[in-house]
Amino acid sequence: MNYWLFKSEPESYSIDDLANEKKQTACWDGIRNYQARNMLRDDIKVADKLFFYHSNAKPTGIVGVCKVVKNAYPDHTAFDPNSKYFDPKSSKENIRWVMVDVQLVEKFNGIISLQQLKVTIGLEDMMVCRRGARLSIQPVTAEQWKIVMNISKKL
DNA sequence: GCCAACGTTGGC
DNA sequence: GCCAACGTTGGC
Repeated sequence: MNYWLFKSEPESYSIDDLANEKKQTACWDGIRNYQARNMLRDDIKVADKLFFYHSNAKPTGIVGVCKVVKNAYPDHTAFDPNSKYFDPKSSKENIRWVMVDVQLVEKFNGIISLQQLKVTIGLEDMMVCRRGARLSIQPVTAEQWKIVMNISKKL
């Protein structure tokens, strides 16, 4: 099992939106970056866990935990001309973008801000703490996962 | 709203 | 295949 961090702008989709979904489950659509796509397709599997991260927010940070409940499958928004994620170069014969389904496991009692992550011993190398880590899906090590979960229990 | 850091595109 | 121009992300 592997650990990840998924970013979402809460204005477009927040952890509360996920909490309000049927079965608290949703498809994570709209990933349009090849590196992130490759991780979704090749590495992110059912039962993997991920941090739900609010980007472009006040404050920005980790707000909860989800698990993967469905392996990668075609992202249908790429075929929909009315979607902002529409990709004319993608087709059902030539699948370019995929997504997984995630289910909410736990919403933290607060947020672990990026500021806090950055000053936490042991998280120096966490991708989200580093400058220019713009990837919307990032791997998290087991050790980093443990440290963040410990912080979350004190919120 | 600014801007640094990337990623993508397309002409050559 | 190079690289300049352009677009996007996302913290601040």
